[in-house]
Amino acid sequence: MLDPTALLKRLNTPQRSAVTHGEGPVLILAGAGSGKTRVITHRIAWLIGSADVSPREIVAVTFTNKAAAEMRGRVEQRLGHDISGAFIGTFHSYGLRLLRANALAAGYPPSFVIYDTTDQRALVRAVLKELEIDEKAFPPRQVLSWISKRKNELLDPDEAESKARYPHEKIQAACYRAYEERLARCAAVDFDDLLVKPVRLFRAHPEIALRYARRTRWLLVDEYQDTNPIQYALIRHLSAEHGNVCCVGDEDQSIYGFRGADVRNILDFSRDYPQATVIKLEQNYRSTSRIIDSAAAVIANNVDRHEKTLWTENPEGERIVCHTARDDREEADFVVDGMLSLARRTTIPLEEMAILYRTNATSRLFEDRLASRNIPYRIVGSLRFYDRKEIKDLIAWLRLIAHPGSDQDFLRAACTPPRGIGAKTLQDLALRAEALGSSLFEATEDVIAHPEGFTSRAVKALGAFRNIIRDLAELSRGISTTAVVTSIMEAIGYAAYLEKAYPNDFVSRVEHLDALTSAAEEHDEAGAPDDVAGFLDRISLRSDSDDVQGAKGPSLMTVHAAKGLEFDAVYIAGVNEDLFPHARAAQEPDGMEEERRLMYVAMTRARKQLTLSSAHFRRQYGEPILCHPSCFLAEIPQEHVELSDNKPRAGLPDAPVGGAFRGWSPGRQTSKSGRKASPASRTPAAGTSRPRGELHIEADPEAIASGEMPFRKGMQITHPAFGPGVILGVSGAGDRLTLDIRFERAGRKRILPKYTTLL
DNA sequence: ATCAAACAAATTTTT
DNA sequence: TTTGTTTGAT
Repeated sequence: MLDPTALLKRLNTPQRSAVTHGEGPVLILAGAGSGKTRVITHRIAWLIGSADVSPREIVAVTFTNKAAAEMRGRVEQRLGHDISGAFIGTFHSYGLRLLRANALAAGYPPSFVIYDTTDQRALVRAVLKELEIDEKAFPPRQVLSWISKRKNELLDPDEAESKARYPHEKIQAACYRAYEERLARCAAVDFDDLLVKPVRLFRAHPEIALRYARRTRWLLVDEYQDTNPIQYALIRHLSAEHGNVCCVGDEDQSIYGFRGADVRNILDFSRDYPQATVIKLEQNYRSTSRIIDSAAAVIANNVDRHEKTLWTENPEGERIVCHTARDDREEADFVVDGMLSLARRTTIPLEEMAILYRTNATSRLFEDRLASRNIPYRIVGSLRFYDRKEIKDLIAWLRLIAHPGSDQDFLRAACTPPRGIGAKTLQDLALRAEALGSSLFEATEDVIAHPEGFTSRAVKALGAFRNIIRDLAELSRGISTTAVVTSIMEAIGYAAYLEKAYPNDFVSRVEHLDALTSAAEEHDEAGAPDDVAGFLDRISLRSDSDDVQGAKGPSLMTVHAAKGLEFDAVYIAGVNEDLFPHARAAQEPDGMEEERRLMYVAMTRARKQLTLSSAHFRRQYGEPILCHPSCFLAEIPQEHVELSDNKPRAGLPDAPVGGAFRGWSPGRQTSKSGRKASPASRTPAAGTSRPRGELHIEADPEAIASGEMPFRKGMQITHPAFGPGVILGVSGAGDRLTLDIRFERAGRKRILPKYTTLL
């Protein structure tokens, strides 16, 4: 037993009462930067170390795997021993674990696979095709989101259909039915199922629900403001027996409404748990008072919130810099220059700076600018490790071997690498599977036995494919996951295929495969020797926020990805109307409030320095769009703001004056109705209405060819910072000559040769 | 069956 | 601007 005072020192009064709260429900309203993570980790440590609670009785749910790992690490560090008996993880991983343990009761074989968004979309497309529904009229994305909504309302296809009132809903309900049938045939679950199925299971089997509720003596929920109704239902079930539920959150940081998160969960906590204690953490330890006051002023415009006052004893700090650049390129220049000069002027290192933006697409220009100045950076999101083609290929094979009935994986594996099974064969095979009501793999067996209607060539190819699967499945029994991965690559000749298919960036792709192999090695070392299924589970639930890659430099990420993080200096980019707040969000019921919460989250990430940047014009799909300043800018108290003007940038050649936009003056913000990204706010087609040449240098192949350095596609170059790479594309000319380069080590980047010397 | 070229579509936000 | 999908030619 640890000395309790040691655990509790350096906590303020409300923090301490949150940590040492005993039995009964408690809601901790933790304002931004008020030491929320500290409170949760201290509480877990206190439960185990001082209240004599067994780790096995603790379930702590977090939002990301990274947060979970961090939490576990901190608790263990504090206690000095491991707490492996405690569950600390995401809702989804909890659901998965529960489903694996009770697969049969839930109607699945224990080896079911998890389909990610890409798989789901492919499945919907197959469904649309089968039902002969036009993809244009029913975009897979929308159908999928409709299905997801119904699932989260706990409606099965029958119920969804009877509730459907309009023809288009009836059609989507039919898709839902077919989608579920296909999932079941593949013995697969989607992300939603990981939460929905456990709740259904609990409802159908009260004895199972009781077992879990008994075991969950202490339940802690982080980021409670982002829970959706299904997660809420899970919480109710798990806390039904002991009622020791501790929810931590801040309704002002609820930013996942699009995913069904319901602010009401946190606003109504006291109604749902009448005996609940509510503790408010209002002292901010993170930011300067100017930042806190400004963020508070912005969020005060929201109606749906608990009244609370965030305050800080920290110094006033510097004013918030607001800057409007001429266009998005200059905005990127301004931000990157600002970061460099800040790093020079102060002791703040680039590692403690971040650029935050509303949409991933915004990152590109900043990446360009950083790369062209040879500044390495960390980027979160955008390209997920596990979304890469080579990784998806290998995973498809892994899953197929573990579970041959998974049709999505069958389709992918059948033609990677190409082995004589083409679209026609697969189509015929799908028909056979349809007739048999079986999976594609079973249909393959059937075709081999009864080859009518198939060419002998196709049957031969299918036979060979079947044999590879069978042999690998046989071989993989009892060997390590790493060995399975390497066996697959060998058996299907994957490296040779990559080399042939991607001669340009073959090297970096192989490196990604190496990363997959090391992940497998890690998994082998951590757990069971032949646990391929566990490996698949782990990587399926890995989010892109979980691993920040790249070693040094400033971080770039969306505001969503920045939640829970903090930096000395934060640059919020693209603070324009229609972008932040996003045009789509403004039209939804509580859209503006959620956008404002996003802005609040973004602002409160900053410790010392906050900069908001915007532009008068930005390019969208390559076309210039006239932009207005974000309405949130006006909500920041004037006395905290320092307007930064367009000062000429020292040490750098000037960007073309006026850029592509000369002659267009930024107009006044017009009426609210004219604010969506409609053609009305679009400038006339570029190129037709402006004189050429002066405004922007057209790509001139001859000029490039006759220049000193004729960069061409496919050329090998070496960059001083990123090392060797291959040119994938050339665009622009003169000062704006831009090269799209795949570096062997640093991945794909865009480089402006103007700023660097390539060899 | 496979590849290149032409064409269309896309941007919220993520487990 | 970039991405993926369809198409026609080999």
